[in-house]
Amino acid sequence: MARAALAAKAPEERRERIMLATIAVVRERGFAGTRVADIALEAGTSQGLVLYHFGSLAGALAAGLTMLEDEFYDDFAHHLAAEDGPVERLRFMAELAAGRGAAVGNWALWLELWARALRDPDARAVRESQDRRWRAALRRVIDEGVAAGSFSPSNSAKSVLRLAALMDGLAVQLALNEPGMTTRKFTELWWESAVLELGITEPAKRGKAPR
Amino acid sequence: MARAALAAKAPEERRERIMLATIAVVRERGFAGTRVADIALEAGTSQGLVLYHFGSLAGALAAGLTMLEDEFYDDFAHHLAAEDGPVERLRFMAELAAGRGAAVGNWALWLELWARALRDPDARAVRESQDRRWRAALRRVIDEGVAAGSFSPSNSAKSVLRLAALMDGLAVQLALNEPGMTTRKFTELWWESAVLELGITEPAKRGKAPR
DNA sequence: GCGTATCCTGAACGCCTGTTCAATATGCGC
DNA sequence: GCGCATATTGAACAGGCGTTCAGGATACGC
Repeated sequence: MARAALAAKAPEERRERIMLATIAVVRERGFAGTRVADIALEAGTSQGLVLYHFGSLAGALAAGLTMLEDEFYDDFAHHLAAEDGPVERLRFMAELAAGRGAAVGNWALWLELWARALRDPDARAVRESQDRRWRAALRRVIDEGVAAGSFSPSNSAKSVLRLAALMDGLAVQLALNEPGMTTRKFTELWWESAVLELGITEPAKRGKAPR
Repeated sequence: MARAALAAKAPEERRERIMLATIAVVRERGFAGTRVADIALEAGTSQGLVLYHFGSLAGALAAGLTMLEDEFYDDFAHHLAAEDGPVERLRFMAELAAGRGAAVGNWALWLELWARALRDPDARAVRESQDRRWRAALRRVIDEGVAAGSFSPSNSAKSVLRLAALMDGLAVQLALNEPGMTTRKFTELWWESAVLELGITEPAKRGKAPR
């Protein structure tokens, strides 16, 4: 059968398609509303295959999340490296967090991830890894800025914690469509805090349009 | 039967017991893990009664959440009013948010509420009300402090947004037991930010032990 | 004292959904 | 070409769980 021929041609590709489908469904319906059948339908395969590859619904969810997290981070790291200096890098992080580029529509997902992480070890691991990576990046940018003389935080470790936490907090508003909270407002509020925390002198060149 | 006699004696009391049981179960198992049977067991009643009073599981959850939110706010407002001045009030809010007093163990619940609010209108309403009340209180304390000459924020509206968001963000760390994040650390980080935002001069008298 | 509205129970119903499984196809080493 | 490991399907299974319901107790107005 032609159908089956196509199917067995690239098992790895099918596997990935299922992971992509998984996060697509979670985005749309949330963890609580995600069924194996939905994933299979979205991926264009059978329910059986989802279980064959990932063992269980929980397994598929974990795999999808891990993949998403890695993808997000790689993309982020790539673009971050392309920025010119610490001020621009910091600005880039602010805008990315606010929902441009690779982060569009992710905050709702992260909110769900936090809640799930309260009880599911897999979700906890994913969110922990993501958090660690993000904070480490922030830390590096800040250190770089200090070395370059652009930033002068009174306590950079604390500034990292606060600035990262502020993003999360603002993100809650953003994800829940709080009236008055927009991408622009997010960036503005956060940036002002960064200026205050880090004593930024040199303004960020508002360069390249975000992708 | 003596049992039934006791039962029908105070329907309102039973109703409340069910709401309390509901939030107790949600605390323990999360929204996803909360069953009608669990609530009934916890409340010491039958499954039927839960549905009789609240129509559905979702109804019971909504009622429980609303009740919790009101209770929390009333308690908070009561204690807030008992504090001496704006600086002490602000300090009180920091400590309450960090998990003392009426807020103990609530952050995990709020995390779940946020996630649920993405899709459930009832949850959204509860969390919106709570957020609004909390921010309004913060706003009042800050205004009071400005009037008294204790605070001098450059933009109090923005400070309210940022300080409230920072609490949420720090709370994520706290709720997820991020290593290094403690009640004490929460208060410390937040308070330093408040000092920076509001230009607090007079130190908070570290008064009365928190209840 | 009687009837009715309210309160409460426990069992039964029926759907939803994750998982299992037997059957089939495919590709690949020999 | 043969046989075996891998992939894939779709149907069937079985357990969990929200909701319904018929029945009974209680309080309360008349």
